[in-house]
Amino acid sequence: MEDRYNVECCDFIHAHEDVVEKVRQELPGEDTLYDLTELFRIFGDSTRVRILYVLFESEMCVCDIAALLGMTQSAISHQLRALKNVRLVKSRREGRTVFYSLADDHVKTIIDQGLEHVRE
Amino acid sequence: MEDRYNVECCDFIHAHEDVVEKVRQELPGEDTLYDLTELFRIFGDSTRVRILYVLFESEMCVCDIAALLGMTQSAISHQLRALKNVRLVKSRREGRTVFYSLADDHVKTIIDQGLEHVRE
DNA sequence: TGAACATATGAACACTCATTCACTTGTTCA
DNA sequence: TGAACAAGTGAATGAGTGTTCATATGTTCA
Repeated sequence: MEDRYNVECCDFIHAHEDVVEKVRQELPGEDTLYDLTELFRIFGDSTRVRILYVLFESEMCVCDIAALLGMTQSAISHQLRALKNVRLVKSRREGRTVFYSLADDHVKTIIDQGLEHVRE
Repeated sequence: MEDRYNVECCDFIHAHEDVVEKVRQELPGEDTLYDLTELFRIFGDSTRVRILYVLFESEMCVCDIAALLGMTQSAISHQLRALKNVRLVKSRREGRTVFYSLADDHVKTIIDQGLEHVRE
């Protein structure tokens, strides 16, 4: 058993070597892991999830989202940028107002899966 | 148009009133929203996701997970507690060692959905 | 052009969180 | 029982994050 995995706890790895090897193969690369956790981090804030719920119903301008959720326009705008960065929402300008909408259908699926787990 | 949603941004809500009403009905309650975002917050850390990937392969003791991921036993133990709090993993003691495993199949589904989105 | 409106943004602040360190708890076995 | 091992935990710390505030950008219309 190689000891390069052995940091400071037990004297040797108990798991079978083939399991260890399999895990190493299945683990996503650093970049994928970063993108993945960043995506979930976005879902980990109630303001952002509430914004997504609003957009489930209809595209909407920043101002209306802010009014609907009882938050400042600035706060919503910041969060919309975060949602846009991970391509969960897209925007469309019409005159002075910018309309935001869901980028694709993954959003609802992911949230539904989460809800299913939370509700047991 | 009522102004109880109107905080400080636009003078009135542009969205149709039926949409506004629908959104208010669909929005999860405060408790559900809290549980949901807490669940996703748990997925929003690369150490925790890597732990879950390890457990995809096989149940494993704290020490082996730490060795496999090149982290301290303490760090892993703290994160396993977080994963246990949201019932993503469960544990089983056998003598001195404690084996952790996935609590159910939602975990893999949620992560796969995330991966699908990340990979476009 | 200039006033008014809708949105975007940078800095600051308060708050949260992941890891480390030191230590405790729980178990085995000689 | 006591030494050795595996895991759990509280406090501290450094990094990251959501909101606010002030202000900038972009658009319309008179």
